[in-house]
Amino acid sequence: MTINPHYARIWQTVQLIPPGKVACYGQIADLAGLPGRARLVGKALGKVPEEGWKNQPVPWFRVINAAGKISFSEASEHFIQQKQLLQDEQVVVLGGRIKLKEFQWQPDLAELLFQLEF
DNA sequence: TAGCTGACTCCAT
DNA sequence: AATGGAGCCAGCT
Repeated sequence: MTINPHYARIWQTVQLIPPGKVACYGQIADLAGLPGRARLVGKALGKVPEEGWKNQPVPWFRVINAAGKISFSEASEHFIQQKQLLQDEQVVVLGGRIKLKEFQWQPDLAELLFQLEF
């Protein structure tokens, strides 16, 4: 199966989210140059290679929805895992919710563009 | 090719 | 804050 070039672009963008911060699907889509494709980001994260991408891990767990919540149902294993990984890096998760005002990644655009060139 | 589906968003209530 | 509905778009069958 061929890798959708959009997926690679999305993974690469997600790798720029610093530890302790989160971004939402739509935000990643925008930064990756794919405005309006938040759902594609979800698809791409579901296909992150086990071994990471370009020898770097893809921190899929730092991506949540625009409501500031984890997008899995609270009962699921995925939810438990994502919550745990976030809390491991000091992100406060209460009832699946994260305070975007406090934890949302706000990248410097110039720096971001520079990094994505490579 | 046509539908279906969803790790989404926005807006009204 | 929670819920429901419409809009959205591309991957997948």
